[in-house]
Amino acid sequence: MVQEPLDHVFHALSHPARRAMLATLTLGERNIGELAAPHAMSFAAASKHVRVLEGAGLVARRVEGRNHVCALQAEPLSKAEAWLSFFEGFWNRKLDALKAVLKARKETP
Amino acid sequence: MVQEPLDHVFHALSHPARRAMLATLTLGERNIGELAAPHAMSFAAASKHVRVLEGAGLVARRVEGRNHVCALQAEPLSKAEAWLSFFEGFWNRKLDALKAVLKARKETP
DNA sequence: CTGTTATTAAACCATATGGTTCAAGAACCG
DNA sequence: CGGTTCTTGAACCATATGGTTTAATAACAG
Repeated sequence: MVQEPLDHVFHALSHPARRAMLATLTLGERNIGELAAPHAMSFAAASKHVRVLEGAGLVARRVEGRNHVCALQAEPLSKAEAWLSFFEGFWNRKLDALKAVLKARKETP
Repeated sequence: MVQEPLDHVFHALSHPARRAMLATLTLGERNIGELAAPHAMSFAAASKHVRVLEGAGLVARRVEGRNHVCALQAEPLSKAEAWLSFFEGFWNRKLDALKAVLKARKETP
């Protein structure tokens, strides 16, 4: 029962093919076929992945004749990064604790 | 067919209850019951969510008598943030493009 | 018009996900 | 010991997910 925007974004990012597609789109616009090509799956499956990315607001589609041209929409990723950044202190804290232990060990040999 | 570490992490983050649990754990260690309490779901369901977080390496569990004490393990989040940071240029770029348009409009009225 | 290309739609399948309920297992309380 | 508390396990259910294959649709090429 995925509902909030962040739910969609994180879910979209949870599949390697979709992350790869986003990475490809940083190089410029691509149509569905071009996005599908590198992946060992049917065209139709890739098309569904693109739809998931669209649903998360990460891809914008523009129909140009028979081609569906996709463009990266990175803004929602900034929301995800903002959420993660709240935890930055907590992976640094662990390093700080380690440093403290090492420092204490050096000072009391 | 989730497999890579990032797959697990992003999938774990895609459910609001799990994100809330991580947020709670920034306040200190909590047992399963405490993590479950704020959520409108059965104890067993919450327990499963904790297991997902564990599977993603985001939570460490320590059994203390009948309590299972959970602690935040934030490191995998840093991997996720690192992946996202690659895209920072792309949401900034959009803002830059907007600024450029506004600038051009002002200069050629 | 005909054929090829790009894409979606539909039907189907196996498995995962998120939830429930009820039973079972330890550990503490008195 | 007996009862309560914290937690998992198991069975079950509905729906979602990720994949397939086979049409169907639409646009371009000749």
